Amino acid sequence: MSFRLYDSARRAVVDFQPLEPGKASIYCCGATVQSAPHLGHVRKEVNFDVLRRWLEATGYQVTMVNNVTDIDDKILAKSAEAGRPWWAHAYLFENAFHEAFRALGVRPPTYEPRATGHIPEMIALMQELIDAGHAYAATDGSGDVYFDVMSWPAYGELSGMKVADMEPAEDADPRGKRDPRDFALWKGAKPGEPESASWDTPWGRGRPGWHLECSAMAGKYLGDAFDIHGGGIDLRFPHHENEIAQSKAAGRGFATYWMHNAWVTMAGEKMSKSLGNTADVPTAVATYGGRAVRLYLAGPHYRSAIELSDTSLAEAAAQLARIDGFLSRVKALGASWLVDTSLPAEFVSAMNDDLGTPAALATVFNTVKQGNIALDAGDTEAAVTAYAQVLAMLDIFGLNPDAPEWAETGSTQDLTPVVDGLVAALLEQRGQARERKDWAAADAIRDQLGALGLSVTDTPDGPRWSIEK
RNA sequence: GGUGGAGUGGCCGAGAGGCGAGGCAACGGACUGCAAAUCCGUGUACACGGGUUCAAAUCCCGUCUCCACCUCCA
Repeated sequence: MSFRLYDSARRAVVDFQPLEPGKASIYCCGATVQSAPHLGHVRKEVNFDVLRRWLEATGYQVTMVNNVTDIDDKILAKSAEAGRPWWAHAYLFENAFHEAFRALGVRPPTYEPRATGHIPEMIALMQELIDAGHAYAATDGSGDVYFDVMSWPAYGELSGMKVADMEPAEDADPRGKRDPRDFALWKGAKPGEPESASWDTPWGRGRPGWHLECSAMAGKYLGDAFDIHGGGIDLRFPHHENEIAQSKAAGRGFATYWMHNAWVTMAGEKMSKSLGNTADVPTAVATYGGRAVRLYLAGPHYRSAIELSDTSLAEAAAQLARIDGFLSRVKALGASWLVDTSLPAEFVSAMNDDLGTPAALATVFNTVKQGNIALDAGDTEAAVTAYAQVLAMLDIFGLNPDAPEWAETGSTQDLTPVVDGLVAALLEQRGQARERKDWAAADAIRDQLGALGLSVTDTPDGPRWSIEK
C-alpha cells in the first residue's frame, strides 16, 4: 500500500500521486517572525518534519520549502515598540524559531526563503495578475494592489465558503478597494513607516502582502505546480484560499494536496499570543527534554487538537523513559548485533494511512514490550531485533536518541568517560557494601548519586547508572 | 449569519458497525536485601434522548455543550 493523505481541499483521504515519480515537493507556510515561538507554532514544524521523514523513508526525494515572513504590519509595530529596526527585530525572532526547531530535532528545510528577498518575483506575479484582469492598483494612489475576488469565480474552493456569505471586512481603511472582500497583494507605504520597509513598484512604494509572498516563493523554488502545501488549519482561510486564487489566476497549477495541522490547546482554547495562554519552547525543553516535547507533539494525529495540561508533557517524558529504558537494557548487553532496520508492517500501514502516528506509536510500544519479554527470557536475538526495529521507528518520529540531531554537545561528550570512571568507583564501593550486607552504606551511596541526578539500577549483570531526564 | 471540527475510562489519546489501540496514573502479584526497571493480572469508557440492526462508541433523527475560521494567527 502506498501513501494516502487527507486533502483539506477535497476533504477526503486520497492516494498520494506526485507530479514526478519518486519526488515530493512540499511548501509549508512558516513563521511570521514577530515574537518568540510557542509550543503551538512548533507543532506544525514537528508534524511536517515527520511527513518529510516518512516520505524519505519510503523512497521519495523530498524538497521542503518553509518560508520566513520577515516583513509585515506586526513586525513593524512590534519593532517600533521595542525600539529596534524592523529587520533586526525580524532576525532576532527568526533565530528564536530556528533555535526552537533545533531543540526539537526538526531538520532545516531544503530552502528557507525570506519574503524580503523575493520582491522582484512578487512584482512580476502582480503584473501577471493585473495583465490578466485579476488584480488592480488602488485608484486612490495609495500604492495598494488588490486581488479582484469577483474576477475569480472559483474563489472559496478550498474553504468551501461562498463569497456572498463572507462577512464584508469591517475595513477601516478600504483605500480604493472595488469590493470589501478583495484582498491586498501589496500594501502601499504609509506615512511614518521606515523608509527601509518599502520597495519601489510600478504602482508606487510599498511592501508585500502576506498572501502574495507565499505564491511567489513557492513558484520560484518549486515551480508552477508542486505536490503538497501545508500549514496550520487557521491558514486555510483566508491565507491559503488567497494563495490558490492568486496562483491559479496567474495560470499556475499550484498545489495538488493541502495538509493542515490542528492546534495545541490549553483548557480547550487555542494557544495564542492574544489569549496569553502560551507555553514557550525553551522552558518546556529545559524541563522535560527536547525529545519528550517532540514526542508530545508528534505522537497524536496531526489533525487532532492536543491539549496541553500540567501533566501532558510529563506523561510524554514517562513514555519516552519507557522506550529509552528498553534501549539501554539492550545496549548494556554489549552484543554486536545484526542490523535489521526493517519497519514492522503495522507501523508501515499506519503511517501510510494519512500519517497514523497514534497507531504507529502503539507499534513502538508493542515492540518495546516484546523486546523486554525477550530480554527477560534471555533471548538476545529477539531482543536485538526488537531494538533495531524500535530505532528504525524512532527515526521516523525523529526521536532516535543516536541520531545526529540529538547528539550531545562536545563538552558533555568529552566528560562522559570521566563521569563513568568516577561513578564506577563509587559503584564498586557500593558493591562491596552489598556483599557484606551493609545495606545502609550501600543505600547511602545510591542516594548520594541520586542527589546528583544519577539513577542507579541493579540488574542481573551488575549495576547500571544513567543521568535522569 | 456562513463554513468546518469536537464531546471516549482517574488523565492523555486512537478507533469509526461485531474480538476493550497505546501510554500515564492506580491496585494486586512475580522478581529484588530494599528500590528502580521489567513481566503477569485488574477497568463492563464512548455528551444526552430516540431509532435502524442479530449486533452501535461507530449508521440515522433530534437535543445539549465546547472549539476554530470568516480580521493578524501554526
